[in-house]
This record gives sequence, structure tokens and C-alpha cells, in this order.
Amino acid sequence: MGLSETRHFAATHAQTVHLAEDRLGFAWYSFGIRHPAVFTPRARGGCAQGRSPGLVILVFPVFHTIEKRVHGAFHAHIQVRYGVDLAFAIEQPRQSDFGEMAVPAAFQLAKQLRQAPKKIASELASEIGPIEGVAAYEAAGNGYINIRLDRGAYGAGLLGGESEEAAASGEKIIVEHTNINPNKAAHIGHLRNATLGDTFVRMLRARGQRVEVQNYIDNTGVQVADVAAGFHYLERKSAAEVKALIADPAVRFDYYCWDLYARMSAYYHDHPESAPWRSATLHAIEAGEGDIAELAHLVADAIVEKHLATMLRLGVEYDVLPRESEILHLQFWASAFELLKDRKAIYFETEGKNKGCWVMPGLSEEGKVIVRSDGTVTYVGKDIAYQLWKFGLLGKDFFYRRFKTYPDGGELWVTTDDPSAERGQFGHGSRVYNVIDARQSYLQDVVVAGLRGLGYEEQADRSVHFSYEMVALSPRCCAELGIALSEEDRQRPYVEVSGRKGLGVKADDLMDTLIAKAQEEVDSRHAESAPEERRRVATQIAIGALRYFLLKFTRNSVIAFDFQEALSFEGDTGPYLQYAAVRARNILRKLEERGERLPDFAAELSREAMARQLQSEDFWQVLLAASKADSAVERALTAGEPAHVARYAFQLAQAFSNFYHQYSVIHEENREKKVFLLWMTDFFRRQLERTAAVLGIGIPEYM
RNA sequence: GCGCCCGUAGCUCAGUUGGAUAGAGCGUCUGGCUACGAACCAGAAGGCCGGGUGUUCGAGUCACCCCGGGCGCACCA
Repeated sequence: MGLSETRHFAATHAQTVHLAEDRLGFAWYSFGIRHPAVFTPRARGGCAQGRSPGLVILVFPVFHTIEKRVHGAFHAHIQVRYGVDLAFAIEQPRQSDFGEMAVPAAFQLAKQLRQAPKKIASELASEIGPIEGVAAYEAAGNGYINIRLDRGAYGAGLLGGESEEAAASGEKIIVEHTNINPNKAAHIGHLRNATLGDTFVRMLRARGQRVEVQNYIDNTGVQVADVAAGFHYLERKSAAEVKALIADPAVRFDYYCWDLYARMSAYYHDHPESAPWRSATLHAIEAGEGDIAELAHLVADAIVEKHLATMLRLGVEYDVLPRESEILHLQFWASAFELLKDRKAIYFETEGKNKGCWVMPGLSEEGKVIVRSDGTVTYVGKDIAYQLWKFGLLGKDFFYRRFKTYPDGGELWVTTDDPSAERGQFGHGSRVYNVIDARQSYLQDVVVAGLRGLGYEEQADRSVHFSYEMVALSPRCCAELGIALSEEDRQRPYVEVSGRKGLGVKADDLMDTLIAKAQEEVDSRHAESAPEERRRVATQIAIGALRYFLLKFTRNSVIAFDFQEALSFEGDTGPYLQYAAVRARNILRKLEERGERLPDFAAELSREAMARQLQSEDFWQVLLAASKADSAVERALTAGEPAHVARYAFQLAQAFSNFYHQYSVIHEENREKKVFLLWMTDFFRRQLERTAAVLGIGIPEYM
């Protein structure tokens, strides 16, 4: 999956450039700095911003603009001088004192010209004419051309708000994530899925992309059936009794089901003779008749609510919940089946071990069974139908009703089979990302193969399995949870989370623990603040820590979950970012508390003043880093790697923390320098807050 | 058996698509709080990038072969 997926990303994002500026950043001065909540209104969100279609999206493309200029100039010069149409990328030098950009073109030319790269580099460096925004070139190393920017012009460009409007994209991208079976509480593995998916969505929206977030609900599957069977056969509870249980505020229903599911799974395992319960339950659910079917609906609906609440704590919202029950009732599969048969994407096997089944050829020697010999469809088959619907290729649609309105105004819809309900506004994506863990790669390949088999090559190319590795438990974590490990498991580097065995860290428990720990820190530092305010700050810190922890790993690395690491607020963590932003704000707040006002930067900071101040390497490095927020998100999008955004944010915060320690801003006596430092501090603050918002991390009022 | 992923500092992980002297956090050791709050900063020690052979100006990165670990390969979802 790795290779082809990378290619997808490269093809998708190569031409796009820009990231949203939080417009409120511009309005900030007029609001005054006493109300931080005003200029970070979406501590958790940003979703509504992405949803509103008319928003003008502004960016600071100064670096990118110069980059393009440099590339163009070298490309043209090389063409004229050597007659070569050379493809090359602008790189970032290894060390900051080498300059801001590096052109490696001489290495590539060396091969074609049969000359030493060093020689070519010196030729290029001395012959290339002046480029706007560039102060100097020099040949260095074995053949690099290092480029130093005109710092005064650069700073003036940022201050002047040279901005562009991101090209509004008409196409809609569908991102499907979360997809938790609605039969038990969410655990850390689900949190990784949702956080990755949500952050990817924020990255796309930051770039001005239209995105639809789907959270598929398998409310008729085996997992729900097992819990329904648990209530019915093991606990002998009626639907009415379960209803009462759900309504009981003393019971955490999703936790209750967590245990019941583990018990029922164990029972099935120990009592193979009870297997008919399972199929009886599934049949009842499909037929929609009887107490047990009602039980299943009650369980699924109640747990979906719990999951939505859990995810909202993390700032994760959805646009639509496509449900398996409607896929069933509206007979999506029947339509897909006809298509697959008509276009010969599947065939009826008449012999061998798959005799009597409809099989998709190609992926393995025996092919993949899509329809069983008893005529029922497998999970992948239904998934193919769902994928077809996402692209608008099924020839069928759901009906929809509004499910809830989020506190930030966003609307969540759910599918229904009621023909009098609304229709038409979902699906029809031009590109689809399925955030699903790496263990399901094979099945995702089958889905894509299904599209190809139907002749939908283009859509197959635009179906991306946004895969990630699982979250497992470290041995120490198991010990802390009191999980007894077998001798075999103890030898392993980590233990897989298992809902079936009830083995795992529940999402809400983890968040509660994080909040409690953050609360201790906040209480010890800000005993004077109102309790509910401290609670809010602690929550933001906890969520920031959690989201950052889940995002800092690249997708294909297994996370061996460890409480000590996840609960850390120091070093490479979310709170570190928040702390840097809070400090930048405090500088600006203190200024006002001293009775001073924020200067009119544009009036006081001439280009010459910028150039003077930016001679300081320390100042220049902070400003340069802060100005690259857009391209950091851009690069992360190209790589399909939210972790890259996290890394950039951390490095930016680090640069500022370093600066903060070395220089005093409000006590600076030189007027020009003070104005410059204030401007830089504010610019940093805005850029870090924007980047944190892309990560779904809010900035607390204080820390 | 076949396929995919991983192996980088004591630990947990980055490494900008093949570039310059391989980085960060934690941990260890040393130093720094007078509110722009130390949830921080500075410094030190710490590396055969699992091993080997290739490809080329250049390899942690690409190819092939080993070694070690993980995950898939159901008429389960």
C-alpha cells in the first residue's frame, strides 16, 4: 500500500499551495488583548470555518513566492547556459548559517555535462543575475548553491501582509474516519483513528479544500449483535430494561457494554454450542423483528451518542453518519451486485473450495469471496457498495435527517430510509480517503479492485486507504492496568488492544486522567482563578497533550501506549506548544497592563528598520520559522503525514522559547527594536496558534 | 508458504522523497528563577543508522540477499 499511496498524495497535492489565515488574527488589535477568547474563538474547532463556503482564505506566501522566483531564474538560466531543461527542487540547507535556500542543480547537471558539480555551481552562482528578494548566492560544499534572502524585504513582505487568495476548489473530498462499532466504549486505538482523520481534515480545510467527514456506523453487525445477545441470553434483560439502563444516570452504558461484550465473547468461546445464538440474533436484527432486534437498535443508538460525545471532547466533529441499517434497507448491495455481475467484475464459482460463491478474481489465487454460497454478502461486498456511493456511482442514495447541531454551529446528519426525508446533499466525492488501520489493507485493496473491475479506473486511483498502525499496550502499561499477561505475551514488545477481550485503555478514562493531572498543575500555579476557569484550562491542556501525543508519531509506526509518556506535559508535547503561545500572549498582555499600546507596526517599521533588526541571527531564525507555517502544512499534506505538522509546530515553539529566554521585549529601551520585537512576537503567536488549530489544539488563556 | 510494515543514542521517535558534520524528546550529569511565570532555557556525555552485497559523484533513504520483530493472507467484521 505504501508506494501507490504515496503516489496518490503526490499527484493530488502537487499543484496546491496555500493555507488559511485565521482572519480574526487581523481583527485582533481592535478587540484588545484583554479577551484572549475573542481572538481564539475556536480553541477546539475550526470546523465551521472550513464549512462556510464564502470565506476568503489568505496566506503569507512570501517564502514560497521567492522560492518560485529562484527556481524560475535558475531553470531559465540553466536552459540558456547549458541547453538543459532541468527538473530540480529547492532545498533547505542542512545548517541555518548556510542560508535559507539551497539549489542542488549542479549535481544533476554534473552527470549530463560530465563536469565537476563544484565547478558548475561556481559558474551558476557567479553568472545568475539578481533575483528580487535574494541578497546573495554562493557555491558551497561539493556543489550546492546557497541562497541568502534579503531580510529587510522579507520582513516588510510579511508585515505588509502580501497575501493571496487560495483558489477555491469546486471538488469535494470525502474523508471517512472513526467508524467504531457501536457496541462498547471507545479506546485509544479509536482515538488515534479519529485524531488522524480529524487533523487531516483540518489540514485540507486549512488549504481551502471542501471536505465532507463521514463516520460510518455498523449498527447491524456481529459486534452489536453480540452485545444484544449478551443482554438477551446472558442477562435475560428485555428491551425495556435495557432502555431503563441507558436512561440511568448512575450507569455508564458504554462501559457496561464494554464488559458485557467481553463476557459474551468469552462465553461464545467457551460454549461453542451456543453459536446459534449469534446467527439467530443477526437474523433478528436483519429482519428488524422482535425484542432482540429492538435491543440491538437501543444499544447501537445509545453507544453512537456516547462515541460522539467522546469525540467532541477531542474537538472531533462529523458531517454525516452513514449507517449500515440504511445500506441494508435501501438495498445498496443489490445495486452493487448487479453492477458487479453485469460488468463481470465477479464470477460464479462452480468448483473447488469456493464452489457456489460469487468470487472476485485477481487478488489471490482462489480469489476473494464476495457472496457466500448461502447467498449472503460478505463485509467487503457491502464496503464496495458504500465506496461506490461515496463517488456517486451506485445510482442510489440515502435519505437524511438532521441528527444534531454542534455547539459551534456545525450540523451533523444521519442517514434514514424514510423517503419523505431530505436527500442529495452528501456523497458524490471526487476523492475519497478512508482512515482505516493497516491491518485492513488487504480488504481495502479488494474494494479498490472492485472499482477497477467495474471500469472505474479514475475513482480507483482516487480512493486512498489512509492507513495507520495500531495502538498497542506496552508491557508496563499492562502491568499498571492490572492485566495479567501470558508467558508468551510477556516476551513481546507490546500487546494488542482487544475489544473482544476487554483489553485496552478507554478513551474517556484516559481523558479524565489527563484532565486530573493537568488540573493539579493548574491549581498549583493559579489558585486565585475561578474553579470553572481552571477546569477549562486544564481540559484544554489535557486535550492538547492527548492530540499531540497521538499525532507526533508517523502513521506507520506502532504506538506502544505508555501512561508515563502520554501523560507528560514536558518536552515534545502539546502543552509545550501551548506554553510558548501563552508566553507570547503574556508579553502582549503585560504591555497593555503597563498602560502601553500596541504600536502601529506598518507605520513604525520601515524596510530599513526590518533589515537592521533582522541582522540578528536569533530574530531572523524565529521570524523565518514562523513564516513557514503554510508550507509546513502544504508539505505535510503532500506527504499525507499529520505528524509533520506537529513537528513543525514543536520546532517553531522551540525557536520562540529560546528567543524568549534570551531577550526581553517589553523592557527593551530602543524604540525601533522594541516595536520590531513586539511585531515579531505577535506574528509568531498568530502563526503558532493557526498551526495548533490545524492540529486541533487550542491555546489556554494562561498556563 | 505468500504479501505488507518495522529495525536509527540507554528509552520513545524524527530524518523534507538520493545530498553538506545523522537530529529531537525523555532519562543521566552540570548550570540558570527578581513576573515577559522554570510546564522553560543553556551545556555535556551518548551512534558500525540490524548485517551484507550492489546501483552512483553521493545511500539512514533505492535494489537484492540474510537476521530479528510485528501485522495480514476466512463463505468474521
